[in-house]
Amino acid sequence: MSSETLKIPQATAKRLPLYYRFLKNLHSAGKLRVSSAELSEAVKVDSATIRRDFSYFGALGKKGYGYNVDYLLSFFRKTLDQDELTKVALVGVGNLGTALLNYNFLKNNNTKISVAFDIDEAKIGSTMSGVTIYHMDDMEKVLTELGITIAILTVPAPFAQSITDRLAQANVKGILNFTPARLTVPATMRVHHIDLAVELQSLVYFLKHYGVNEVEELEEVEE
Amino acid sequence: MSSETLKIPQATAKRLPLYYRFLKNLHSAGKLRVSSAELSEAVKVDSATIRRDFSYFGALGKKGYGYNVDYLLSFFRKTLDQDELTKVALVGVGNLGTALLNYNFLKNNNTKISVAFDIDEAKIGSTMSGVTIYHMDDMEKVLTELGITIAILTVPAPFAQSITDRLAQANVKGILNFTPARLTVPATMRVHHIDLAVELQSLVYFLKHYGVNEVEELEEVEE
DNA sequence: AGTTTTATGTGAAATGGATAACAATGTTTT
DNA sequence: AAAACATTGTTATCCATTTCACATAAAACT
Ligand SMILES: NC(=O)c1ccc[n+]([C@@H]2O[C@H](COP(=O)([O-])OP(=O)(O)OC[C@H]3O[C@@H](n4cnc5c(N)ncnc54)[C@H](O)[C@@H]3O)[C@@H](O)[C@H]2O)c1
Ligand SMILES: NC(=O)c1ccc[n+]([C@@H]2O[C@H](COP(=O)([O-])OP(=O)(O)OC[C@H]3O[C@@H](n4cnc5c(N)ncnc54)[C@H](O)[C@@H]3O)[C@@H](O)[C@H]2O)c1
Repeated sequence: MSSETLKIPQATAKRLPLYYRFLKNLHSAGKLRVSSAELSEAVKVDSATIRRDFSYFGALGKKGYGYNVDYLLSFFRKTLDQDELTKVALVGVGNLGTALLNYNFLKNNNTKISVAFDIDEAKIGSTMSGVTIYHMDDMEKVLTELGITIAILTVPAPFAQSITDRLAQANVKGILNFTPARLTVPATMRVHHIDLAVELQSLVYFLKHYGVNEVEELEEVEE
Repeated sequence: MSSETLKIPQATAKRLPLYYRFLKNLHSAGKLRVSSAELSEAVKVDSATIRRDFSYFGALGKKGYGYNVDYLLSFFRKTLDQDELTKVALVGVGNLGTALLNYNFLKNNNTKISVAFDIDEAKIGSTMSGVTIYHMDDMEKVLTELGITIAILTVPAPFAQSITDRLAQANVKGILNFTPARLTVPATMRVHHIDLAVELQSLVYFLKHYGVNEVEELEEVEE
């Protein structure tokens, strides 16, 4: 059970990067203070939830005043380890992988795709946005050399599991999985699924079956 | 108004497309029946949760036997409106938008990006993967003509809100938002955020602070 | 200085969802 | 056809998260 940081709820942890991003916006805009109500309006999270989230880290605000933007910002910078660059690998430089490669995650998070892998000879050896694309055969070697423990997976689904097994061997601890495959991993690894087809399909389902609030007020009908 | 389909929990609704996808796999593989335990192994959802999810739709299985793959598949096809093609629009044909355009959502869901919009004159009028790219000026007109009510948003963040307002005017009801902006929408609309930077950053946070079961001897997943 | 306003931090309650456990019931075996 | 077996559907329980609501304290105003 690691870490000094007492375990905050996962739901809270997922919102931290969001808070951080908007605090940076506020800072750039020259704002000196912010209330949970204002922040709520910006990030679309209930203000009580924001206060509760912040409270896990102690008393960061002042009653009757709100939160000091600079203080909060530097607190979250530390909490999110934004002083240290996090290097990640990209596996599969196709349509989606290329889009991710060209995106500058550095700008907002201190995170960078530092290396990429593929099997397409046409791509291997070249660089995209300054990132070298290596052959899959060299994956384990390069990853361990660079000490990379996080990978983004954008290969065709049938290869996802076997590549995941190799990543596990290479000491990778986290995978951002864009393939539709549901990966089996050792308990020491963590996978975040970003399943675009599911997102799209479930949005369709919600719209068709939850008929967005059209009649909202009328319903009290408990069955 | 929200349909005869009693309102199932949102968490369940989000899993339906996943179940559907794996049932199709099973069907293709020639499987005739499946138990909640088998399905659980495949989709990585607890078997009790699967049974609970299914039970919202009535008794779909048989005790001592499991579920008939064909029956379940056709039931979910209907439930997910997979007989009817759902047309969606793409706004912003850049790095990410292009990747999405080139992806065939039709293959798995009966969903298709049918039209795209941009402001880049170099792209306007051309087609990508058979999809015509129109000028933003024509957006409202084209959307209402085609009766499209779902849009994927992949434009630079500063434009996200104003375009969203226009989409709302054009009777769009659902947005799949890839921009880091948190959109303000009328109560009649639904937004699903896919925030790639947040996903990546929160994965990093979890790995650093939740120290994935390093020493704790968690036994392997059953099998 | 005193009063009013503002907004935090947090107990308590409400909501929403996941899981354990098992009786019920059908299937398969002998 | 009876016994053994498998697996559902569901009840009860648990857990995580959200939200309410307000005492508290600082800030702003007069
Ligand atoms: N593009 C999208 O919008 C989209 C949407 C939903 C899901 N996905 C999923 O994301 C994944 C990637 O999609 P894509 O559109 O970028 O596919 P793609 O075919 O364009 O790219 C796949 C890349 O992986 C490489 N590759 C193939 N086999 C490999 C292997 N064994 N090892 C390493 N690299 C290998 C290919 O050379 C190619 O560069 C797929 O699983 C797809 O289902 C993509
Ligand atoms: N590419 C990624 O991997 C990635 C990752 C995280 C977030 N995002 C977000 O997704 C969005 C798109 O990213 P991208 O990398 O594709 O950007 P991009 O710059 O490659 O593409 C943006 C596209 O939008 C078009 N556009 C600009 N202004 C427009 C307007 N007013 N109306 C219509 N179209 C307009 C541009 O012509 C361009 O084609 C951005 O908000 C970005 O922050 C992208």
